[in-house]
Amino acid sequence: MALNYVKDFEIVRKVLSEYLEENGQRKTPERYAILEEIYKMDSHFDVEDLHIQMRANDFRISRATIYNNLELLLEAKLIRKHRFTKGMARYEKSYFNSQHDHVILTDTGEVIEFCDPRIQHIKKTLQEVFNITIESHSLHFYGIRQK
Amino acid sequence: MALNYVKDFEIVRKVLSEYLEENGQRKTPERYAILEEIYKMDSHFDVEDLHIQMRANDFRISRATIYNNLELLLEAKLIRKHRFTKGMARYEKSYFNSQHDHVILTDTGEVIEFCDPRIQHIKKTLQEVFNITIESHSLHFYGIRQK
DNA sequence: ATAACTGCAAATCATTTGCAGATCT
DNA sequence: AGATCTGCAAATGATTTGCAGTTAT
Repeated sequence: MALNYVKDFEIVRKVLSEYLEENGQRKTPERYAILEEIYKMDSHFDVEDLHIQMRANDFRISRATIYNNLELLLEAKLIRKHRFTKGMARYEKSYFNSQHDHVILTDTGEVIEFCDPRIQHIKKTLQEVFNITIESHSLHFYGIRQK
Repeated sequence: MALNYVKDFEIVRKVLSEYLEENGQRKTPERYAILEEIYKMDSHFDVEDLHIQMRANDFRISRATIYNNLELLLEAKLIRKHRFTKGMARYEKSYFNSQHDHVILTDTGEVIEFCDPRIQHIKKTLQEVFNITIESHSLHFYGIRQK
């Protein structure tokens, strides 16, 4: 997916444009710059990572603006937000990524992604049993690597 | 379980005593008071709830002490900690409660507990596939009640 | 006696907010 | 033009920490 991120980026840029139009929000250079940096990344990042990366690419931007726009990208479903541990929240691009869950290795901080269909079965059962509509979920396993 | 919480409390009091002895930590009245108030509760609570309840029962205690000792009770596995939403963390007694997971209804804030054996199957698979030992997990579904 | 604990107030740290000036439409 | 946005700096709010006085062992 990193191979043709230019084409990918054209797509998410369009998704963002449509979202902004539908909501009467302005198309600022900051928004596209943030989106582009995020879609260049290959893994999870926090606000500081993103800020540093943008400054390294000569894009001056404040943290407040990053926070504001991560919220916007979240609403546009272009990113996902996680709280693996205390401290900063972490984010990841979501557009070409299928839903997955995470194992956090607590000694190293490493995060493993996995996908297990049984989680969808649990979701389906819950919806029927409690007569609810489930919109999202968060599943984290915490463990350590075997010695 | 609320019916004979006095007997239950004798048990957890003993568990705490043993934990403190094993770790060379002091048996302060605050620790037992916090434990007792928690085991009177029938559902999730946050630091503020606990503080208010203790003061209502004429036990003067500072928030710092509550925070310190919730950490200790966590290590003693006498309580569990959750972060259902942003803001304050929430806790619950864990000694007589079997492991369960949660559905959070995002419109009302209501929290439903459930237990599904398939989560243990997922855990088992992950341990084998990644050669890891999983110590805990957190599973939250977010949804709304059907209209 | 003495190491651990409590409680206050101050510090921390991620995130949010107020607002003045800049910028999309 | 006019509402939205950005960016600074200050505010927030949950949690942590420093430290002086207290207490369990």
